[in-house]
Amino acid sequence: MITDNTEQTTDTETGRRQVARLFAHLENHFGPTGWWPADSPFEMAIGAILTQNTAWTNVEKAIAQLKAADCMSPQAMLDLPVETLEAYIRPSGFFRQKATRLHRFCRFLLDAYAGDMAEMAETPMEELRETLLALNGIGPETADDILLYACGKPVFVVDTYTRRIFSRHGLVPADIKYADLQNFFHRHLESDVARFREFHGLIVWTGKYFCRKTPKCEVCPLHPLLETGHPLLPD
DNA sequence: GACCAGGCACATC
DNA sequence: GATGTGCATGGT
Repeated sequence: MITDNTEQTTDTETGRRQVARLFAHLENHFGPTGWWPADSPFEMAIGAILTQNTAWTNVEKAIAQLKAADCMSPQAMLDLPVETLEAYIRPSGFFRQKATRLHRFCRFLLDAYAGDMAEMAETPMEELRETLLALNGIGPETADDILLYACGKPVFVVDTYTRRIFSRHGLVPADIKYADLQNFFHRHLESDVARFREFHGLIVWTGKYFCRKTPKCEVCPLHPLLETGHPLLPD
């Protein structure tokens, strides 16, 4: 089992095969997910903030209201009184926190990049990640969502589903840290934006339909892998 | 009506 | 550094 990013274990090749096998099963089951659903990079960033600890179905309602009000742009969103923005995103929960976070991101985008997501995407990945993480309300997952989907940077997104699926399959410890789990994927997958996007989409779908807190293992497409066992599993 | 959902910041030890 | 808590709506 791989537990950290400091010790390069000797089973990396085995690990690569196992991770590839797991994703192959998901691709075979679901087909292309086309994740992330959005009409623009800006909308992806907004969705990344709105989906924090929230079911996507609730985020969809909030995004639909923002679009209906024609404020899916940094300036238009910033021009909204915070109470109005709160009302639009209310279905996504935590609406007071998230309204503040959305306004803060819009302010940053306008100040640093004239409101242009494409200009933001030209920033080197590590530098941009640090800048995003410095914004109050943007943590590792939200930052990586924005980097991978809105900016096209080759970074693997880790979320609750990722940790749950891979720990239940014995490939990582259940309490693995975000950075260590992300590094696990960076070591076991070829760095490729399109693949990283699709793999995350497959994880979201698996988590949504099967690998929930109360799992449905018996009907999960990954169940055959559990039955045959993973070579990475300790004896 | 209880439980759960793709985080994050902050307080406390 | 680890752990606990508040934030809030909507689906099952």
